[in-house]
Amino acid sequence: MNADEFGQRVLEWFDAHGRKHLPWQQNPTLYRVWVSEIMLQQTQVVTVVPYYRRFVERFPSIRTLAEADLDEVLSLWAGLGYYARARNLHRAAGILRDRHGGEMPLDIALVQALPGVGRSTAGAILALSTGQRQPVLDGNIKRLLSRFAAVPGWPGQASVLARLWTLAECYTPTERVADYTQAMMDLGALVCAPRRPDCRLCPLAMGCVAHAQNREMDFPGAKPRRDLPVRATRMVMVRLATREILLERRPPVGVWGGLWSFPECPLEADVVDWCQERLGLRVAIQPLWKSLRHTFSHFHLDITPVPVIAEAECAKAVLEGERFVWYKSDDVQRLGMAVPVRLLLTALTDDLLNYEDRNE
DNA sequence: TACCCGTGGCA
DNA sequence: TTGCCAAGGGT
Repeated sequence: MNADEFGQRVLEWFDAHGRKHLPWQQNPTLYRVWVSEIMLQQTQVVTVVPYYRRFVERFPSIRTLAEADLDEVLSLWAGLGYYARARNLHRAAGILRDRHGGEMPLDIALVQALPGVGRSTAGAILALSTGQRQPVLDGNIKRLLSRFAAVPGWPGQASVLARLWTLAECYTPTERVADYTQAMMDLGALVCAPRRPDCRLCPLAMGCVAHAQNREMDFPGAKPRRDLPVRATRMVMVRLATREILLERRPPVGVWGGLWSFPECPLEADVVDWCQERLGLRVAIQPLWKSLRHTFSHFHLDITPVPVIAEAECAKAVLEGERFVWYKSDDVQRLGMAVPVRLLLTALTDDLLNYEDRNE
């Protein structure tokens, strides 16, 4: 099947079955498509939609995003995961304001130079928004092309990736590039699905090498797996008599970067001493609960909650600031707490306060 | 190159 | 319960 026929079949399928009512497909400006592409990195459409709506309503333009506080950007991102995306998006908006007149450039090299924008995202922004002929190679298209051409190997491998990019370039048409790009992602998501590809619905089945060999599930090649490492940490839940609980802003990099959580006490430290030296608080430790395991895609995190009661009345004056905050449970969303942390906080805080109630 | 970075759905 | 996967990019 040559490239012309490939594109023709994909576009015919799109006209009949493609997705045309996603929020970012309405008024698909460079800004709106950019935000959507960042949110959609490693994240499914159904998850993104509500976040996207809230985000573009609050930040309808590059300039409003650039002028916003990172805290507010993170708070709208809380629950989506991969928070570096939000930090990069905010930083890129500032770059566009300062160096590009507040506009997204049309030169793919400049787009790709923005933090958080790689080759595929840059291509998608320009192709979907302006119809510029740029190849895209997201997870859907990788899978579709891997099967169509029976490309062996795991796409994380550089040589395999290079071959897929060559195929993506080759098949990208010169007309209707936006529809074609959307169609390829839709085909990958809806027809050439990871687990149960439905080749009866596929406009490319007659040219698909994997299908001809009945080996659809052999492509793309599997990622080499290794055991997830286990990390351990200790989260100190400092409570005041007023039932307020101490949160600390996490470092800008690393897990839940820039979000708020319980202060983490090093495992080797003594909790009481650590609270005295680090927080300036005299505390009494309450009974220890069992640790809980939070599993990420790439490691296990064993968290030991350590509830303590702080005695110092001067605590608020000492700690109030950019780095620490005393909160009552309603403030969590405002602070930009990641969902698992919020659930963690809610559950643990409830337990903590119940414990207090039981002992009053 | 090999990690690092989240969360929800699914079998 | 567990592992796998999803519109990737940064370091």
